[in-house]
Amino acid sequence: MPDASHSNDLTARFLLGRRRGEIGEDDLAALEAASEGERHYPARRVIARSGEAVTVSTLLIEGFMCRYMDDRAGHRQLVAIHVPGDFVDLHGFPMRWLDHDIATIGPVRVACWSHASLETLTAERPKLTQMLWFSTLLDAAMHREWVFRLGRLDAAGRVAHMMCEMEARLEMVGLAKDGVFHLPLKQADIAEACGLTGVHVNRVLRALREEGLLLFRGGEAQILDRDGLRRVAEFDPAYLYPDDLDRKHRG
Amino acid sequence: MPDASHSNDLTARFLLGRRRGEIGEDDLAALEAASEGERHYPARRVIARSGEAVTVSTLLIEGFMCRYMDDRAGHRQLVAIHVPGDFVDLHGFPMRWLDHDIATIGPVRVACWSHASLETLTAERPKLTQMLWFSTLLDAAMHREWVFRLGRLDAAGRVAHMMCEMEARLEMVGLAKDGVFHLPLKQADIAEACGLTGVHVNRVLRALREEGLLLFRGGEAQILDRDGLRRVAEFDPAYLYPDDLDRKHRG
DNA sequence: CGAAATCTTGAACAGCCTCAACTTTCGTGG
DNA sequence: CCACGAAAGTTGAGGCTGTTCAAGATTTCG
Repeated sequence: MPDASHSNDLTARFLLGRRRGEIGEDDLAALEAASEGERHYPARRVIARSGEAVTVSTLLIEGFMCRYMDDRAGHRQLVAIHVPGDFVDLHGFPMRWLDHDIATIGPVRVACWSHASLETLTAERPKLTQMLWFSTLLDAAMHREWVFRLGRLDAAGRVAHMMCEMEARLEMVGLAKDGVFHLPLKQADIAEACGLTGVHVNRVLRALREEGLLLFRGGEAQILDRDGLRRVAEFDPAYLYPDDLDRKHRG
Repeated sequence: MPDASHSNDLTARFLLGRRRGEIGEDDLAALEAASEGERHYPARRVIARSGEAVTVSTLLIEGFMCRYMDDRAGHRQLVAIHVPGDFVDLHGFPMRWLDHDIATIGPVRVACWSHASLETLTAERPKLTQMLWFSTLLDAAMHREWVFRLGRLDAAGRVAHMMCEMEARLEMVGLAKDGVFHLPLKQADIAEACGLTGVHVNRVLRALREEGLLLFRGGEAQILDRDGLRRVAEFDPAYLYPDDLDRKHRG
């Protein structure tokens, strides 16, 4: 019998801050038990490529990952950034293959589940299935917000919005405190997420710094004025479905 | 007892061209039987608002709908356009409330399911559940492609990409033939989808027309040079998971 | 037929990009 | 531990794409 104190290490951050409490203890234990265990990957490693069949899904335990697509010129567009607790490619289970690449950003620790075992789990546990489904739909909600970010915000707004999102998500899983968090991105990565050039991201970061809103340097972020930054970003965390907002929507 | 010849009118286009054949006859029949029947809405009608609890989900049978978010200035960003066969707000079932508004574009015919009946259906039918899940993930894949469109393409590419997507999706459900299809959008709507102004969309449409790629006028689209348009759009329909591409990914 | 909505075109402007050079930081091996 | 090269960040100048503002043409519809 596994040590109870470590019995849900793998999924400790899964949906943390987002209805995690609704997952039954038995469902969580079954999920843990079905895992194929941990793996480690180094920084900047491609984990899966667009078009390839996938047979396992990956939960990020520690570190950061991203999903991206390349344009014809080879320029990258990030379509998702993943933080610990994210089930990075759970959508590969119903989808069977992916329409984008997946890579690590820094070094990561992940847990894996074969789609065969997910099939068994979901066939037997409707409530767990719904939480897994919900988890993939959270990603979709973030995608929508990225569409908004790129379609309606200017450069400063986009960068600010991205930082607001990262802070909100990291805070939910206990990895941001008082607006301070680790985020191992280069300015060029921010550019690839925000549809900008690295040069312009540099100027925008300087402007945000000079306005006393945000410090970002060497993969360390510090939000100096959260309200101010959120105003620039037109940011409202509701789309992350945090528990503290969830209550008022239940009625 | 309903007329058997119309027994799956409601879902006739659901996942058509995308693994629909994998849904069991009994699952489909059960889904049909659980429906609360058809409703009609007029053009430009808001169906659901961001933040409101939702208790039913809506399958679009005929017509066009969209999902959108407003920025602070009240400018709209479309985050999805729905065509017949799309389960417009199925994600509201696991999510319980929505992070965006939903509206009709032209007049529509829809079918509705209460979340209570979806709960029953999914608890009993894992395979159907997986297809419903897959359907919501198709929307997510389109969201990702929209992120790419906005982040990496210029104005002509964005409009071209949007038109390529609409043609591909409508063709799968039998509503586009030889590059000709009905799409009741104003130029201002295209602008709201592509992160552009109406004025510039007008110029882009003229350019695409003059290059012999696309005609769009009064809600009627005609693709004159599909390869050429797809080149401008950097469009590859793989992300729509069409059956004809699906085979090669199964191995 | 008239009014409103939509489309079209022009001119000037602004935001972001491109190109290029230079500085700082990081990583590695001597 | 320092020296070196590579990677990342910074800054400036000029140009292009798409915006804004405005006016006029066309279409739609009651």
